[in-house]
This record gives sequence, structure tokens and C-alpha cells, in this order.
Amino acid sequence: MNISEASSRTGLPAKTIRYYEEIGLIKPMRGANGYRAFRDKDIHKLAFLGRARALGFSIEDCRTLLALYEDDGRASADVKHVALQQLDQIDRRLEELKEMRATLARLVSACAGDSRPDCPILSDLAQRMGDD
Amino acid sequence: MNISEASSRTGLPAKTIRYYEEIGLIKPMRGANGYRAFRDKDIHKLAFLGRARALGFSIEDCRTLLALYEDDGRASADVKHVALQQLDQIDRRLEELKEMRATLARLVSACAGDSRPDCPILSDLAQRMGDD
DNA sequence: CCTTGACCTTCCAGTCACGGGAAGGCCCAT
DNA sequence: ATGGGCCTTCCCGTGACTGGAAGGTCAAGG
Repeated sequence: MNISEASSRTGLPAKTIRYYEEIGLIKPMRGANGYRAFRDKDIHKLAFLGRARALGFSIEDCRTLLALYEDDGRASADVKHVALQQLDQIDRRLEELKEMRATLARLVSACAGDSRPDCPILSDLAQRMGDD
Repeated sequence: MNISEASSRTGLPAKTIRYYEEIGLIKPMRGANGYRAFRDKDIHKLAFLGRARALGFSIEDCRTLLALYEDDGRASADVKHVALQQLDQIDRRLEELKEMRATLARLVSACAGDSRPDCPILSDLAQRMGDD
């Protein structure tokens, strides 16, 4: 299987697949012509990576998860640990975004949005008069 | 005022201040020795930038906002437009993170997290059996 | 006067996870 | 043999910085 088929089967761009090989996440075979030859195992791994990335795991976390996946003697606690850290990071990011959103929404609703120059958004950015 | 004082007054790292000069957001004077000499105007702008960045605005948005701030003939509608776009982007990011969080939380709670190898997190990543 | 240490400067490289595009080889059908 | 569509590697660019090296400057103490 060539890279374009691997791409369409996994939904990952060919560029991404080459990158994943470059950083050692997958090791596809090579044909006599130098083309990558993807086996089912590689497709499987790529799909795994795509789903882990969609959950926001970093590439290094993905590497860890893939290693755990391939280790029959793993402890599920190790997997859970990685996932809990990721959950925590998502929660922190959510908190941050919610605060931004609250402040921004308040400013936006205070701004007339007409042709006059007076603007509470700019006033706030200039002096941060309001709370948050 | 030297860069370290500008840094402590604005809360921005000196590196960041130099970067902002490099990309043309601020234009501090220079002393005879080549040191940057920050005036109140520069400090003010840097604080503005720091707050805009804290609301998640991109550097290019910050450039636009700063230009509007310095334009007495601006229309507040223009400011509001930029802010609304930012609000929209935050909302999209929030949605994405909430979905990730929901999936991840479900997987985490399904995982025993003990010494056994069976792990619903890995099973899901491997095959995406669940919904979503 | 000399040294020390804390400033300051510029420049280069690295981050993260790719994406764009060039230059060139390969494959298959006409 | 030619065309078009694959494939390859290689290098640069992204955003918004951060780290660090190499070297100039300044003020205080001996």
C-alpha cells in the first residue's frame, strides 16, 4: 500500500505520515523502488495516532501510549496516568479560555459598535479599569 | 528607562519586548550607548499589548487594535468586529476542548487504573468503538 | 586603575507539529 | 516516447516567543 492509500484510509495527510515516520512513530517497509509500503499494522498505528492526537495528546504522549499499547505486560494504571494528566491540561486550558471569554464578552457587549470612536474595549485594554 | 525596568513595569519578559520591537509593535528610542530608552508611551503600549495577548488576540490582531487605539477617528464598530471574531474563535476552541474533555473523561472513568493490562482507553484509541 | 558583576546588545538556534513547494525519480497508459 | 500522476528527499516557513552565546557598558569597591 502506497502513502496516498494510507492517507485516505487513515485520514492523515501524507505529509503527516512522513513526519510520523521521521520521528520514529511508525516504521513502514520500503519497496524496491524506494516507495513506502504500508502494512495493516502501520495503518492501525496511524489510526491510533490520529485518534490520540484528536484527543489533544502531544506527540510524546502518543509515543508513550503507542508503546503501552504494544506492551502486553502494561499496567492500565500507566495509561490512566497519562490520560489523567491530559485531562488536567484540558481543564486548565478550559478555565483559561472561559475567563478570556467572560472578559471579552463583557467588553463586546459594552461596545456600541457604531461609527463613533469611543470604545470600552480599547479603554479596558489601555487601562484595565474593569475587573475580570 | 532601560529594558529591565520596562519589563518589571509591564510584566512582559525582556525577550518579548525586544521581539515586539523587532516586529514593529513598539519603537523605543535609543541612548548613546545603544541601550533602548523606553518612554511612558512605550510602557503604555506594552501594557496594552500584554492585556490584548492575555485575551488571546493574535499578534496581528494586537497590531490592528493598537492602530485603532491610536487612531482618534476610529469607528468603535471596527474594534468590536475584531473582538467578535476573537470571541468566536474562543467559542470554537471551547467547543473542541469540551468534546475532547467529554471523551477523555469517559475513557478515564472506564479504566480500572490498576496493574492489569486491560485498558478501555487503549481499546478506544485502537478501534474507536465508542460513540463520538 | 582594575576588576567584578549586573546590566545591555545582537545573532542564532530551538520549540511544536506539521504544511508548502522545489527538484527529481518512478509507473502506467496511450 | 510522452504525458500525467504518483513517489522521494530536502529545505523553508509558521506563531510567538525562549534559551543561550559572544561581546559591549556601567557603577561600585578595592
